[in-house]
Amino acid sequence: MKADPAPTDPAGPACPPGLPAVAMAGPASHAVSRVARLHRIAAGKVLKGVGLYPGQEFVMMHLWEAGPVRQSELIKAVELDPSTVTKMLQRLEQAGHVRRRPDPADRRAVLVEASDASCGLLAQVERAWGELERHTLAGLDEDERAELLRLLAKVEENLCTETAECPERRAAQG
Amino acid sequence: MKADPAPTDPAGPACPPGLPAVAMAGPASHAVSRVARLHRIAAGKVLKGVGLYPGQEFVMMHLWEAGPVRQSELIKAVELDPSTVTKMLQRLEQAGHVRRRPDPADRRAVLVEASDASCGLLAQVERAWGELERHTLAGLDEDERAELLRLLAKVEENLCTETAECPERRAAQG
DNA sequence: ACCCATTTCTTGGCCGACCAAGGTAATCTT
DNA sequence: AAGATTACCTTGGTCGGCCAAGAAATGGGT
Repeated sequence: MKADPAPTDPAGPACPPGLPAVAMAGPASHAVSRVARLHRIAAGKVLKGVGLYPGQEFVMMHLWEAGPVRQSELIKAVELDPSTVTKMLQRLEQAGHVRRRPDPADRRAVLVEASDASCGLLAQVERAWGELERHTLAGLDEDERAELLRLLAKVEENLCTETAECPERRAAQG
Repeated sequence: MKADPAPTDPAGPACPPGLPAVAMAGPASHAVSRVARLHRIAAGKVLKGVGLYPGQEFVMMHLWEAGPVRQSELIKAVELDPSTVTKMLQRLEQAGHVRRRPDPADRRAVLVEASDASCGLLAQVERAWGELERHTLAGLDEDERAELLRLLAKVEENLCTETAECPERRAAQG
């Protein structure tokens, strides 16, 4: 085994090293994965000063924007798995960023809202998020930015539909 | 606090619903996050039939390609945290996809190689990865694909350098 | 009224991924 | 040769994220 069916074959590879096999099998997928990881790390850094972990900003943003909402509504909004949101909210609550109370109108539902203390973070998060955006798009002119957004939207559409069929699809228009 | 109690507030919002605040604060970052998540889910689906979890394909690809390698070499190649690779390898080993043995030449190092049985997966993984790529890029013509790749590369470069300074930077050229 | 389906949330389990800290072995320094 | 530094890997902890399965309440159908 141990390859030799392999790229770095004795005779000398057709393609120069530096291009891993995975990059050849799917350059765009490879790029997406790499960018995603780096972007998440960068998000973690700018959010660190705010006391949030990457991913939580989406939840908090929605809560700041929408006020007290039913948890199911929040789940639809952020388009994450319910269990993910549950655990995230448990941590956010413990950190004092969020308050939860049972919905009087529907005893199985839970109302969620941003804590008073957390509201001071809104501006910080927006600043951090803006910095992340600037850092991400540095060196891209307006056309390139627009094009990137357009292409990413297309890719998102692809990944949502077709064979994979996105779990929460029609949540968009509300 | 609590913004204005209600989600659909009485006065009517300044901006139409459907554009979450987070999308306004950083549209590209938002798009990257969403695409990343969907892409990972899609990867998980195509890899499920192969018995791999998303992320593991990078490791396996490198092992198939390079044969037995020192773990540190593998870590540099996939550009992940050492602890991440360690735990991943433990699971891959337990699943029978990978073999590990101490390096006789350096008693603190570990040699890793793809198991004989795993080599049958190479073709499947490449097919799955190809399918993922096709799915991701569906509806994009050649120019758009090239442009997307170019822009993602620029973004990756951005996120690697500057304020964030990518942990494993010079690993590129070898 | 009753039973069944649906909605809503939680729990447990598992993975990828990070950081921080530790232990061992090789290497560099003095 | 002894000591300090570095390289290599592991462990433990924490998070986001998924799935599968479950408890609880609501709502519909007959």
